[in-house]
Order: sequence, then structure tokens, then C-alpha cells
Amino acid sequence: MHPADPAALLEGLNDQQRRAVEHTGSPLLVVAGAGSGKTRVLTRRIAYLLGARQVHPGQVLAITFTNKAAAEMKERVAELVGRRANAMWVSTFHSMCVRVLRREAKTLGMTSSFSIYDSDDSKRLITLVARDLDLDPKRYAARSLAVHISNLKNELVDAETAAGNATNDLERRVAEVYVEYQRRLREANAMDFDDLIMRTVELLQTFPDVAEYYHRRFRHVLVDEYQDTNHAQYTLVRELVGTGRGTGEHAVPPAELCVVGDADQSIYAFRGATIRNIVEFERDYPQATTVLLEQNYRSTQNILTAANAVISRNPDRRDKRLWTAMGDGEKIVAYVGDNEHDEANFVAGEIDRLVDAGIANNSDVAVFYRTNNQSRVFEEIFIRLGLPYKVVGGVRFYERREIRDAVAYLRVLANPEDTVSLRRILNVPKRGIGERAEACVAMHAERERVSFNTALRAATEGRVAMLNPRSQRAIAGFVELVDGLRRFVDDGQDVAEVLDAVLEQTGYRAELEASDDPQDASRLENLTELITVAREFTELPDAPEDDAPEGSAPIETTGPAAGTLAAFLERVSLVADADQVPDEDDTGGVVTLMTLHTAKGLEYPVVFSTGWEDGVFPHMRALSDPVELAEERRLAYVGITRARERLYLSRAVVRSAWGQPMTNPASRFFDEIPADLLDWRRLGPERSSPVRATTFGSGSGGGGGGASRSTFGSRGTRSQATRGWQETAALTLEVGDRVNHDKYGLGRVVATDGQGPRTTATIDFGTAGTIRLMLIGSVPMVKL
DNA sequence: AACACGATGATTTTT
DNA sequence: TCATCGTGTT
Repeated sequence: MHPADPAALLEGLNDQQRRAVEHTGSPLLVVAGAGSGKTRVLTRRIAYLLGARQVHPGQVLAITFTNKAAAEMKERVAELVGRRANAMWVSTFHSMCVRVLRREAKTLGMTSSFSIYDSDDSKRLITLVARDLDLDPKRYAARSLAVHISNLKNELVDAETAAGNATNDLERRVAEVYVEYQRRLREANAMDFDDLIMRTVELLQTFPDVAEYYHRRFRHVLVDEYQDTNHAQYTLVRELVGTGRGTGEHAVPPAELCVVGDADQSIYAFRGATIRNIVEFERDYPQATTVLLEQNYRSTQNILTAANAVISRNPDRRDKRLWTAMGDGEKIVAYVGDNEHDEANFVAGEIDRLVDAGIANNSDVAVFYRTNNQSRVFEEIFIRLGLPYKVVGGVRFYERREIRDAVAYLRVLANPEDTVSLRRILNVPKRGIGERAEACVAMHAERERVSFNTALRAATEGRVAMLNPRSQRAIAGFVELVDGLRRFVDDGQDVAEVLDAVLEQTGYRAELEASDDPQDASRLENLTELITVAREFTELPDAPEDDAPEGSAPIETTGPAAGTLAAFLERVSLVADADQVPDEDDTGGVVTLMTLHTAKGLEYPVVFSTGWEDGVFPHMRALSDPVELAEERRLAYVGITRARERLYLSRAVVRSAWGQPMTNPASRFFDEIPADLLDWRRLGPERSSPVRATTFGSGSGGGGGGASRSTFGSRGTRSQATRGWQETAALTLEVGDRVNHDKYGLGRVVATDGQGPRTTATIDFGTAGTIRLMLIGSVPMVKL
């Protein structure tokens, strides 16, 4: 049992943290600097509500941005209060809204089985709409239209209002697309991510009974990462808290609100997040109390001083100075490489040195960069040195084509009207329903004002104009296939079984198995993985017991019953993190590579923040815009403050961008760090005698190998040189050698053949197959 | 309907 | 550089 002794819950907190935990009544803003124990404050506060203030756990709503943060918060609260934590709503903005919306779907004219469209689905639909409206795809790219519409939704501007407000051509076009896009979403019984928030707001604002229900239920609302909220989310929170101004039976006093955030860590403005929400919190909630957490429990003072110095350059900022009782620690190591290979080589060498010296394990180390493509050079070198690593981010599991195809089938089974998913799988795998046929069906749908699904069924009866008999038969086959699979679902089969049947009966699996493209082998593995996920999902449903406070109406659990297809789809739609940040207890440990954005919220004893070049970081597009530059600076602040003990900042003089070598000046952020904090290991190539381009002997020169090779020649020279060097180093292969190929992955040489430039190697790439490759030109492969 | 080719253009991305 | 997209060919 957890007596949740109130005094114990305040133990070990500093004064400010304690104030935040104990504060009662008025809205509370906790300005939590990086590493200042914000999660601790949130979890203790929740436990304190329960333990000291007799709050029922069902009255608590805690909102985060990520599933990971929600899971962590729930776990840490459970450590304090035990199973009572299960009765709380601790969830992301989006899953919270889905819960509400599924419950109230009818009120909004939807079915509770509505599909959730992610940005890819939404872009597809917008493409269709734009095409139907005859918009020039050059001037009105789907991606850009999607961004515009998303921005409008984030500002809670609906399609009709957008149409009315449009003052120029672009805005009018966007509004036109927006109107039609919403019509199609409704028709497909679908909502996009932004709708989830916007429509929940709409629901609460339009239906006082619904709002009252939630007002009575949630007496405490806590919001994490408040600086990342956009206007819609801000309004949602306000509606959830309520004004207490209702009359008669609607008079429910406002809920107690506690928001936690750090304006200096707002790095998602490009997604509509507005610091305004945190900067002006006090104006929005006049009686609000603010608590400032400045004591840092993560980093050394040198690291914090650097972070403070950089962020202080941002204009219009509330001053905040992180400090620690832990001492100065090491200086920040700085390094200038001749090129990105040199830089990566330095990083790898340093990691090696730290690990050898027993100062760190691989898992203690993270390498950050501004853009994903920068990971490549690190991967190359780490592979060559046998340094285990993991890249976090990039193409995620649920974004892979095969996974999306499989999920689209499931979505169509759950929601027959889901047009985007339906059209996605219509001819996947190829079954002879081409563009032409699809267009005929779409035409029919539009003319008859019926859904695509209905039109498809009309096609099987020959009621669609211009459709040739062959296509008609193919469509009939498809419809039959889907109906057969749906019967499977209706029979109550497990999700994994349904998925298996989908892959089998559609021939999807067979097609991949028959292919000799090694990528398809990995696709097959991913699908197997998806089935495993589905199986685990049915076997260990993690739906919590819902336990509403006494006196309030009982409330449904998560919506769809645990383990069902609907529940699985919801999980898949709202949880994108199948790829995880490696655990520190991952055997032996791996170095973690990620973008600065992904790094937010994490911490590592050793951090390498790389690519500190004007044009890279800060990014080119931010150089001329003070607002964007300020956001880049916050990104620098986030990067710096991830480091606990050792921080390395590095740049390369020359870096290849899109195949062209670029000479970039040092990042301006270097100049913003007090010089005495920096320990420059290398200031760059000596100006007087640039390192000569040497000829490339065979692989003897270990150690500094690539590092000292100059790239100061002409452009052509550089790329030739690098390539030549990789050739000799990587391509002297013997039977038994292990290699890593860009496309085929890890393999072992089983045979070699031929001489000189005609040398070939036969390599067993495991599941990707055995392949014979010529070792000529720039082979995308390295020897391990 | 399916494939092959050249033009294009390319931050960051919790949901 | 490299993946995606639209166009043209078989």
C-alpha cells in the first residue's frame, strides 16, 4: 500500500519545487529550466493532490505531447501512489481528444469508428482534391496546401471562415481546397491530427452539457511542455478548465490548472507552437501564480554557463539563469574538422578514447546534428570502426510503405468509407485496377454524389460509365476480397489473424516472397514484426481500469474495447515510436545518433553536438530571419543542456551538401559562448600550409586515416579523392570478410573472382540474399 | 497497365 | 547525392 504520506512527498525538493507541489487554487505556471526536475514536480504534485488534498485520481487529467512522456509520467506517479494511478487520465493531447471524440462522435455527425489520418494520408487526400479542382501542382503543391490548412486548423479557423477571410489568390485557393478537403474527410468518416484537437474544442464550445460533464469530472488539469502548445491546444485546455461562469446547474467552478514549460525550449514553432501561450500565461489567467525553477540537477556549471550565454542572446525573453551545486566540471571541447569525415572521425576517436579510459560507456554517448542526412557520415565511420550505434528518428516503422499498406487494409476493414486507405490498396498488390479504372470510379462517385466505396460497388454491377469489362471484373474481385476479409473481422478474429489473412489473401506476402529485390526481404520482416505487435496487443491489452470518482457518472474506458481492431488502429495511428531510444542497459550499449529536435527531453553524460556551421546550424533558412534564428538558438540551448558531464561542439570547414562541397563559416553560436569555457582541440587546417592531398596507399594508415586527408583541392579533386580512398580501403575483399552495404545491409564475402577493376565478390547478405557485386566505381559498401 | 527514364528539389516533426 | 514524381514508352 502507498499511504502517500504528504510530508514524504515534499522530501528532497528545493523551495521552488515544493511551492509548485503545494500550490493550491489559482492557475499555476511552472517555468522549468532544462534539467530542473520538472517531471519530478509534476509527479509529486499529482501524488500530493491525492495524498494531502483528498483528490480522487479520476479527477486528474494530465496532458503531454508524446506517448513516451505520458507513459513515463504514469509510471512515476504509480511509484508514488500505486494502482490508483490507473484511474487518472494521463495521455497525449491527441489520444485524450480521440477518447472524447469517440464517445461523442454522434454529436458531431461521425461514427465512433472514424479513421485517423496522419499527415501522409491527409496529403494524399489534398492531392486528390487539388487535382479535382484543377490546381496547378507546381504553384499549389499538396505539401504546401497541407501546411496552410494545418496552420488554419491550429488557429481554429474553419474552412468557411477561411473562405470568408481570404484576401488574396493564394488564400482563396487554400480555402477552396480546405472546404472540399473537409467535405471529403467527413465523407470518409475520418479526421486528421489537427481535427482531433479542433473538433474537441468545437464539441466543448458548442455543447454545454458535454463540457459540463468533463468539467465535473476533471478538477485538476496538468499540462506538460506547455511551450509547445499551439493556439488550438491552448483553447482546448481553457475549455477543459472552464470559466466557472455557468449558471444554475451548469455552475461548475473552474478546474485547478497547472502548466509546466520552458519558453527557451520551444523548438516547434514551425508546427504551430506559439510561445505566446507561456509568455502571456499571466495575462490570460490574471490570478495566476508563477514558480521559476532554475536549479539544475543534470549538468556541470560550465555547460550551464554556456547554455545561459547562448540563450541570453534571444530578444524578448524572460531572464532565467540555470545554476548547479555540482561544480564547474570539464571545459567544453571544441573541434574544427577539415570536412565532415574528419569531424566524424574525431567524434569516433573521442568516443573510443573515453570508453577505453573507462570514463563512459557507449550508451552514455549521444551525437546530435541539425538534419537527418548528417547521420550518414557518422554511420560510415562507426561501422568501419565497429562502434555500435543506433540512429533514432528518420523513417519510422509506421511510415514504411509496407506497414502503411497493411494498415490501410485494416482501416478499410474497420471503416469501409475510408477513401484514402481504400484508394491506397485498390491496386496494391497489382491486380489490374489501373489509374484509368480508378478515375472512372472516382468520376462516378462525384457525379452521383456517393462515396468512393459506394461507387466501387456500383462498378461491380456495371453501373459505372466508361469502365471496361476487364477492370470491372478486377474491381469485383477486389470488392469480394475485402468483403471476405471483413467477414473475418466480424467473426471476431484476433487482429493478428486478420492481418495474416490480409497478407495471405491479397497476395501481398506472396509478391514480396517472390521478389528478388533484397529490400523486399526486409519489408517481409517488417510485416512479420507488425503481426507480432498485433499479437502482443491482443494478448496484453494495456487498457487501464477506468475508475470515475464517486458521484460522477461512470465513464467508458479508452473507447474501443481492448484488443479489438479499432483499438489496434488507434494505437497504430497515435503511437509512432516503434523505434525507441536505446536503453542504457542495452547490452554493452550503443551510441545514440539523433537530430537536435529528437534530443529534447533526453540527457546523456557525454554529448557531441556536431555541424556547428552557419548554414547548417543555424540552418540556412534561418540566417536571414531573426524569428527563425531565435528558434535555432533555442535548439542550441536544448542541445547544450542535454549534456551531463562532457560536451563537445564541432564543425567542419568543408561539408558536402547535395553532392557539392560547401565551405561553411563557423556557427555564430560559437561566438556566443564565453571563450574561457572552450577547450579548442583543433582550430582547423593551418592557413599557411594546407595539408597536401596525398596518394592513397592501401589500407595501412590506421588511426588518423581519413582525418588528415585534405579536401582543399578543387571540387572535382575532392570528390575523386574521397571516393578513391574509400575504394581501396573498402574493396580489398577476401573470403570471410564482413561488409556493410548501403542497400543490402550486413553480409559476408563467400567468394571473390577476377582481377583489378574487374574484381567481383559474391556476398551473402543473409535475409537480403546472396549477391554478386562488381567492386568498381563507388561501391556503396564498407568493409568491417 | 506497367515499367523506365529524366527532371526536380531537398529543415526540424512529439501526434 | 538521392529519392520521389511526372511523363513517355512498350
